[in-house]
Amino acid sequence: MPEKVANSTRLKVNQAIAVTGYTTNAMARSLRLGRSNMILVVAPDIGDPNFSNILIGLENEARSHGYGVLIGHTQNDAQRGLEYLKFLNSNQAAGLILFTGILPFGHQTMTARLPPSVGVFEPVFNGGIPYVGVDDIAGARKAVDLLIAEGHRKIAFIGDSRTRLAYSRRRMGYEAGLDAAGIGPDLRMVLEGDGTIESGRLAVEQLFMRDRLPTAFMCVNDQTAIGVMIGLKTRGYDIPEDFSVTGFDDVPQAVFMTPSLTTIRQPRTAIGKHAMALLLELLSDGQPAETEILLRPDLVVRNSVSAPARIRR
Amino acid sequence: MPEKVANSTRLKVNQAIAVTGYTTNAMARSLRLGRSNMILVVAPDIGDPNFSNILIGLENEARSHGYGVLIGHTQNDAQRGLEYLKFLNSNQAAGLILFTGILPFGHQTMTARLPPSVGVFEPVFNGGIPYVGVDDIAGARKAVDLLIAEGHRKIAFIGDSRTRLAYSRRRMGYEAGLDAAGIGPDLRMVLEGDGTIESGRLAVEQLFMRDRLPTAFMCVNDQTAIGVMIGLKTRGYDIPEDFSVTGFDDVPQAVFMTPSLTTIRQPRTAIGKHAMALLLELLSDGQPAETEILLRPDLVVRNSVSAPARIRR
DNA sequence: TTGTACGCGTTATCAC
DNA sequence: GTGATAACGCGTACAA
Repeated sequence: MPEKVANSTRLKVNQAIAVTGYTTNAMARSLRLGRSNMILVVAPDIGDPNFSNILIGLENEARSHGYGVLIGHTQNDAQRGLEYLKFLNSNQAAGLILFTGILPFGHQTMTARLPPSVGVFEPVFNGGIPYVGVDDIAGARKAVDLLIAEGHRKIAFIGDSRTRLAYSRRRMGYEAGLDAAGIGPDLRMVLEGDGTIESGRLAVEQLFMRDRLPTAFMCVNDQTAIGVMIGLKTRGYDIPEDFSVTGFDDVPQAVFMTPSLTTIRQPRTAIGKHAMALLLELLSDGQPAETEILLRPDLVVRNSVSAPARIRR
Repeated sequence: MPEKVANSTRLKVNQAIAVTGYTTNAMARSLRLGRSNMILVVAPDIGDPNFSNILIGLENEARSHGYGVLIGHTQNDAQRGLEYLKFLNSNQAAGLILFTGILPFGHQTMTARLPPSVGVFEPVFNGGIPYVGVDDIAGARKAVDLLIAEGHRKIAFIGDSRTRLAYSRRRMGYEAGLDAAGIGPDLRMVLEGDGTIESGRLAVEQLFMRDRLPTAFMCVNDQTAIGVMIGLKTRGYDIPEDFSVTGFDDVPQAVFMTPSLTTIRQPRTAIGKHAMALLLELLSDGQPAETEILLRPDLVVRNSVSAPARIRR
């Protein structure tokens, strides 16, 4: 409401509002302004335990600025992504939050005209989009350093991936830690994986078919670690007596595992909050103040790590 | 597009669309129609493990009908609820999905004019709003029946609540099962709880201060069961050797507990799908076809239940 | 300081 | 079948 209205008229207006129960029509407003007050959040999997807390952060920040959060669930299906692209094209969303480094719009991805956007977790493929994540290298480094401090020297890395930048960064932290401790790299100790529980189980099977076993499994995320623990238990081994295991993310169930999982915590709510704040800033200023915000991940020590023991063969 | 346009003009129109990349402006459309294509989903806690899969169901169904899902997180705070009420009043949402049986709009709840709404899990307080949930009585009955079949006769019920209808219904199932087995009710075996992990721990402490222990703990939900298991383990007991435990919900981490939790599965994605379908039906027809949809919950047998053993005192 | 008129992009209506 | 026109409610610019 402008400043230059006289107090008398302002009073009358307010009274009229009270009497009629007037509320401004957001549709008309958006139409006139050519911009809505909705932010579209597109994630491949809403059910991902890593997602929900991020959403809380996103939502709180948006709401406190009068924005609403529209959610989109693509399941890595380009067809679904396209439907959300329609949302954007029809001006239903003023901004876009993207998860896991991909533009989910299939073959139209390259030509799509996007509103101001911010990525979460990883920089978005083909760049130009600022993002908020965690310092993966530093986080992974904390995990290796712990294992090395406990006396491990044969540490496997489970879940390397060329397509997920966060994963390859975590591997970089792993290698840096090994290097700092004077442990030479051993490629046989690095196994690929897509971050699923199954990929963790599979990695254990593969390693047991080789002649050289690690004493510790450093996993690219908690899901992988859970798979590794299942695989190890199935073979009758005890954790951490026989093998140590670390994860990354600090997913809700990490604390309920037996043994509870030592892992690296992502400050999820804070990531969501920062990502939304950055997007809203973009929306008003037009220019990104920062192109990359990396939060500090913390080591959470639980019970899945101990000093290495003699391994039975 | 109307039927009565000639093929020749239709062709020209489609060509023009292809050339200019026209997309209909949803704002103008909503303004003209006086109705948006957004559904507001309000939940007290987005991070609730019970919530995310429901959301998937809601979202899929909505999207396939051209609707978007707007999410609201109230944290049981009436103030936040009011902000979402604004969304509704400004015509930003055509319909409303409510969780856990309460209207989250504080003191304005009674006077609020609501759009077509559907409840999830429990009927919404003060009624008139159709809802989709699970047959809690039948579900609880499956759990007691299993315990009774294993030979238990002293079965505690943890998590009774007068405010949450779903919980009191689960208690009804519990009592019906006891009754059917000719086991008289014992009020000392029924403990209150709000469905949190802490309430489960507390219940264990309370029971151990009494003179008569159960051989099994039937919990109102998985969180409570997790708390009970923690409490029991802390006291050095083995599950299910010393005590059996059942939950309700089949939350994702239930399978990762040690022992894995025997529980009652809620078909979450299906609940979400049905709730949204019902709402969309309401939106077009105006009249609710059904006022209550109860889905069938399934018993998931895992490792937290066995026959009762002699209890050490 | 206040009032008024226009246009945002649709859809619905009505005359052609 | 087709084309023109009004109206949805708001923000803005300009006249009073």
